Amino acid sequence: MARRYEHSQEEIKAMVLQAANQIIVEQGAPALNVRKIAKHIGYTVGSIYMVFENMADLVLHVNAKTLDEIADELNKVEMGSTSRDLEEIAKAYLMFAHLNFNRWSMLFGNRFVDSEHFPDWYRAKMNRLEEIITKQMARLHPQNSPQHNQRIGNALWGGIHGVCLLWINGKPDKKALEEAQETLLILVRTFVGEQR
Amino acid sequence: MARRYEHSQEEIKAMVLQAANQIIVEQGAPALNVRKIAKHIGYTVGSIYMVFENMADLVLHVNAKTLDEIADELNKVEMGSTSRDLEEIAKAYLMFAHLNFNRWSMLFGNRFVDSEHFPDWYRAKMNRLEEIITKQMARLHPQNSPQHNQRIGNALWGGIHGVCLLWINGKPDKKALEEAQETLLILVRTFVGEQR
DNA sequence: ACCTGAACACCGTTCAAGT
DNA sequence: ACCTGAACACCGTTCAAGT
Repeated sequence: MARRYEHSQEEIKAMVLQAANQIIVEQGAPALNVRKIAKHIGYTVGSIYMVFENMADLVLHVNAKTLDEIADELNKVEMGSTSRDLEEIAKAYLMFAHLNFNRWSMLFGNRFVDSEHFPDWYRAKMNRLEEIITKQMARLHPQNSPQHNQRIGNALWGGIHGVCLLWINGKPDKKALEEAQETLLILVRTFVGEQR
Repeated sequence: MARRYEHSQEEIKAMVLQAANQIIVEQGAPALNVRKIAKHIGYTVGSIYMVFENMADLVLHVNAKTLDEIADELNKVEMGSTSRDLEEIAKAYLMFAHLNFNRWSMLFGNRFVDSEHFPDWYRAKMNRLEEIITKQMARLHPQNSPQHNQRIGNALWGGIHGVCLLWINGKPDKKALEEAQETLLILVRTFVGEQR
């Protein structure tokens, strides 16, 4: 054993991320550990530490991919009226959380994840999501300063995210999902000014 | 050793909770573990499993106390205009999170905490917080059905909580705290209908 | 009945040793 | 240079044994 040279470091890195992702999806975030990843890719634990600093670093990269997918999903919403776009974006976020529950949970649970030490490149990915909302706010209130629209955008984005979180904490069955969606629509419409 | 009878089960339970709380406050949520609690109260690990099912159960009770304190804090807000009350409640929630950061983090991180298995008595405590907002909504829109006001209340409560969470994820320094507070005010005012 | 503490089955991480 | 796998220092949890 040792000295296999079957895969490049980059290939191993990709295999590790793929395996980690699969374990999270299939068995849930708490089931993830180094030994399981190693077994999954046919290497030993030591190899994983060749390509990632530690589990926190590894999970950060898994989460980065999830954040990218969320951004892609939200950006898929086709341009219509601002009001409609915001509703669709909010629904798309909830839908992603619903369809990718385990991966979405991994983003905010603090297993391996320490928001105090997020690197800048990771923070930038989180900001991208906020900006999607902020951009819509600039479209809705062109007379406002960019700073003010950013504040409003953050308020709405925080709200969308927060409503989705409350939905998890209250046992995410089908009825709760519909309620969460209705709550999101109320939230968005309140911001757009179509109250009632 | 063994057979000490120095404290009743109830006393030990209280000591465990007090010690756990102190460790979380002083060393942060990740530093909490059974052996440390045991050492802290002068018993061995086995004793802790006499009074709590497991660490999840123990942390649930620590968090329950935190939820009660938050509810007390929010209920301290004196009755004024609905608009003012909601602003004060939102600020009080942020302030609690700021002043009790480690304990507040423990509520939502998934170390030992599994929202899928929250017992009903614990869920009730979470709902109490939602109801504080919902009650204000009923005051603001007496013409609405209770169901609709609950939805609006959930949207706002989700928003308040979500904005506070975004504030953590973006490194919670003093400037970020002020920004979070301003964002909260925008959120509340949007719901009250004082937009700009 | 209460409490101990060794034991078990796990963790993440490191690093001397092999090729 | 790449990779192994044993070793280390931790975890949460259990339970036979003591008083």
